[in-house]
Amino acid sequence: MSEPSAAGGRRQDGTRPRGRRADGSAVEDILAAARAEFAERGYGGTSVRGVARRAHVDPGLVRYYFGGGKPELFAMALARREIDPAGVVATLVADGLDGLGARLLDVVVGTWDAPGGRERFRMVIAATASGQDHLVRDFLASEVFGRVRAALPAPDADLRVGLVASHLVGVLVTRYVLELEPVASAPREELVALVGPTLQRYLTGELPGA
Amino acid sequence: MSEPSAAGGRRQDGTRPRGRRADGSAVEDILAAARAEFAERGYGGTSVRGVARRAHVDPGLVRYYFGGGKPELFAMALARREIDPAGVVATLVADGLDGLGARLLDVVVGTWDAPGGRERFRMVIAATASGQDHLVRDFLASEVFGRVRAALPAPDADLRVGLVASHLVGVLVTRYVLELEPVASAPREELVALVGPTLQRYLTGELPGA
DNA sequence: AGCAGTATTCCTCACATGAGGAATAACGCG
DNA sequence: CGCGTTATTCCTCATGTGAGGAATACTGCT
Repeated sequence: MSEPSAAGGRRQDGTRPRGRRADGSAVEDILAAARAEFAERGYGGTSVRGVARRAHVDPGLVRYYFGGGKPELFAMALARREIDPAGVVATLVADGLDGLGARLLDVVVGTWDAPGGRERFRMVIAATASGQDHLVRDFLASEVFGRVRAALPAPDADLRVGLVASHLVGVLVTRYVLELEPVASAPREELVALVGPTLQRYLTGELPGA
Repeated sequence: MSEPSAAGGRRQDGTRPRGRRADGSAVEDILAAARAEFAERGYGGTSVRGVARRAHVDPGLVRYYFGGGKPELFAMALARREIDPAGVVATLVADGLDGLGARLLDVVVGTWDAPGGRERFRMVIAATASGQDHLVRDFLASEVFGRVRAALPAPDADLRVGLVASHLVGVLVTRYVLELEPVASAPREELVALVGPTLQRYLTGELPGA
């Protein structure tokens, strides 16, 4: 038979075959397509149908797997279950304040440097900037930077962690969103060597005007 | 007569009055509405009709004034003619490298702290993150940071200006997009005092591992 | 008051969207 | 091979979008 099997290609009469795929790849294809669409078009410019088109499935299938629609699709496209950021940061902090700046930057850049990380970061920033998603921001504030802040001595812990967050986020935005050279393609170790001491100064050093 | 005059409110029969407004406010209303819509919905989520609704005008009027459609609307909503950023930076650089870090941060934060600045910044970041606008990024790279870079001695001028840009952008994103306290509401002078020295170190100080 | 210019609206069209629901055919097991 | 389950498609509907074009009424000048 020259007809395509399972979902996807069209028959002579224009219809597409139904039935499940043997390799069960539909969900992964949808999620990958969603990541690409959200990264390229932003939250508002991404449609369920656009994602379906890109994944070569019917929009009804997207609805079947992600009944919550675009919000659920966004959340699932972002989710990564292999990494527990809060747990990682807790471990970094538990190793003490010395060198924490460099370790933080190392882990953060390493995380977003991973495959798909750039897309995810752009998704988050774009959605947050256009007020459509606050979940990741709030998670970062409470579970990530909140743990760093808890390890710092008063009275200026909030200010210190705010400065660290500012610089960290700036490196990420410059690297993944603005793609300004040489920051965009600098080796991670180089960034850590250059920026780590600054973060450490913000964490434990003397603040000007304090 | 109890009927509304010129554009806007509805008559008893549901139609709206036509004809120009006496105060010529239509364009400004459209632009203000565009800024709000782009900031709240992102580029892809903003429609010409949505802007028109918000501005209380007919979508045809938006098309009349901004015949290039959404792209032109975006560009004009962003444009500010009272400020020449490149010229401002050129003046700052002309005053010498000493204290340039603090002066840069002071001007940059002061600029975006101005009314409407937060919205504009979020518009730019969201659009850039979702790959829909590169103009402002490219302008910043060549006309703003490019002028700073030209004033620095080789051989690591690119790296230095990249670090400065990273930290500057991070402060803006943390202040206007993530809205993390206490950076979000810190007085400008406080930010300048805290971060200025770091920027200066990146501009003229010793870089670690150099 | 009359009138010209044009800002502003209304109408129309083709196409896209999210969402609900029924039909169907593919997979995998016995 | 037969069959049950369900992944996957197709169909339909209401609503929204950008864009073109004609009509109209308001402003401001004479």
